[in-house]
Amino acid sequence: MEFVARLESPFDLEYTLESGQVFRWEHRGEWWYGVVEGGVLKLKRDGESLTCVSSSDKVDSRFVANYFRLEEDPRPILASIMVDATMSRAVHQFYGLRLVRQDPWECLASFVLATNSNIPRIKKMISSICSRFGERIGFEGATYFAFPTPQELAEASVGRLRECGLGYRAPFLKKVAAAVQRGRLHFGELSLRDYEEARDILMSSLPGGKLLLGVGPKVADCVLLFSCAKDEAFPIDVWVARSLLRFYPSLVPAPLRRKLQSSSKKNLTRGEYETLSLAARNHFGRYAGYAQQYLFMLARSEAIP
DNA sequence: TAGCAGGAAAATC
DNA sequence: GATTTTCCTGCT
Repeated sequence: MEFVARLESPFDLEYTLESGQVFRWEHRGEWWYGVVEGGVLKLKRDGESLTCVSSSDKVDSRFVANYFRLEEDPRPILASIMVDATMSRAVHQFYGLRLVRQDPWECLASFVLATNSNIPRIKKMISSICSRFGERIGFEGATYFAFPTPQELAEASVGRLRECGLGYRAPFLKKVAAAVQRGRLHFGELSLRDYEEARDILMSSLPGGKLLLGVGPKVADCVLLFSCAKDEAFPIDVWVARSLLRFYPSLVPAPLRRKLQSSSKKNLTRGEYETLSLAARNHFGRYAGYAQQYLFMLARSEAIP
């Protein structure tokens, strides 16, 4: 089916789809191709609207508006995070970058795979598990694959998962899939809770007190920001950490500053992560997540050492 | 709290 | 071609 989505506020497809929130979009010719909700969707910007062609009736204009959060006007949000010169620069440089609302299961699984990896590789791992375990979808004469369901990955053997190049991530992914499949984690509940509660649920305080292996604060923040619209979440990866060190040294406690500058070991401890994330949320306000996304883009574009 | 393993591909030298 | 880095978490 083909339809058009009206754009009434700033929206840049490339910045949004290439900002490390989502890993299944590909730019070919004048179209962006993606697989969402078990259907193929291709998109093209036409002036003040978005031309959409999808393989599934479920992927309609309402879905697209929800996925890209088109009902919200980001301008007041951007104005609220531009509290300093660096953020003003980042927002202007990547104007139109928006946060998406993707499927939480796909988001969780994707970021469990993201540990100790890089974006090209994350895309490769995800593409691999989709073609091996996901449902086949035909579209315009080509074959695509849906993101595997929790059940499909829970039933996969660790060995078969490893064949997708997942390495040590394979057992973690299987465990997370099993937890979701068994109903130990309800994504619907995350959206109802506030940020702190939702984070606790994701990070371990499940009813039985059993923790979801492979889900630490970084992964939890990514899921809450990129799929549950918890805009105060401030995930800190290596790029954002470097960005904070470079542009916001006063937000970084002196001992951590020294550690990040001197030694090559720049992975944050749990406590350091919480301290930094809280400082950033205090600095940028309730939409700190948007600031994080612009900082991520800024850091990568400038290849901060 | 600190230190380390984990595993493969990309980035860098 | 070898080494370092990579959107990190769990364990000791």
